[in-house]
Amino acid sequence: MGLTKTEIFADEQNKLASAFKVLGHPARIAILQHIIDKKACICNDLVDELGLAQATISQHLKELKNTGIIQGTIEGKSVCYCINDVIWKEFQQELNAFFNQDVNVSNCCG
Amino acid sequence: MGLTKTEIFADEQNKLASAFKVLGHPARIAILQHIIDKKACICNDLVDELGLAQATISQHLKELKNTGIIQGTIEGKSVCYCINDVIWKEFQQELNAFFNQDVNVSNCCG
DNA sequence: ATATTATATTGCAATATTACGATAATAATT
DNA sequence: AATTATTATCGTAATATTGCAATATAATAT
Repeated sequence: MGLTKTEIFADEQNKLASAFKVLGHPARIAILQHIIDKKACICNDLVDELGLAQATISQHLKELKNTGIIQGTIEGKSVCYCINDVIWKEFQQELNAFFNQDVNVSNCCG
Repeated sequence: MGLTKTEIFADEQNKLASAFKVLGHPARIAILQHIIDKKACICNDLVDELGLAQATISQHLKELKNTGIIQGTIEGKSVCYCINDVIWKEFQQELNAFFNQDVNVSNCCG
């Protein structure tokens, strides 16, 4: 099938999974890290930096943009992509809430 | 293609992306949350709890097991799955390291 | 031994993702 | 206006993922 049955899960679970999913590709990790390192960035930088075709990078940027974690503003003939720190912090909180759960393991599998 | 070009990225980036990727499905989030809530768990629980076929859940459990974030021990005729808290903490640290970066946005896109 | 229960594996169909070349769109430069 | 530079979109091929029925495996119970 290839089609996730989102309707059987809670909104919260779908949302969290989506957030994780967009980060689940090394190109998108590399793009985010590059943006963070440079403080600002344009797509053409990335084409030189990463070893992927321009179309491919544009597509990954689009996915990141769709989640809101980055935003792009047109600057002349290029586009300045940067982290949307409001959404970044939302992601941070959601993922922290998930990982900072008390994972009590002691009374299991022993 | 559908094939990620992992060879062009740093190991660290691939590893981080893999960690995020396995969490990027609502069924796997739901499975983890169920295990955490119950402190212990068997697969059959999940078949009743989630609305997915036994084969599908077994497959998701396998993916989680492959990353090491859960472990399964045979208990008679069922299997007791639980969080591997060592790996859980590794995940937690990796993801925290990524999200706790200083995302300085002020001098960009303004 | 056979039946039952719990889980894993296999095989398959449907959809999604990744990647890229070609092309379009837009803005700056000449 | 034509050219160049930058990014987006379209179309397409290849591979991956999701989900399930059917079947296999393993342990327990009868």
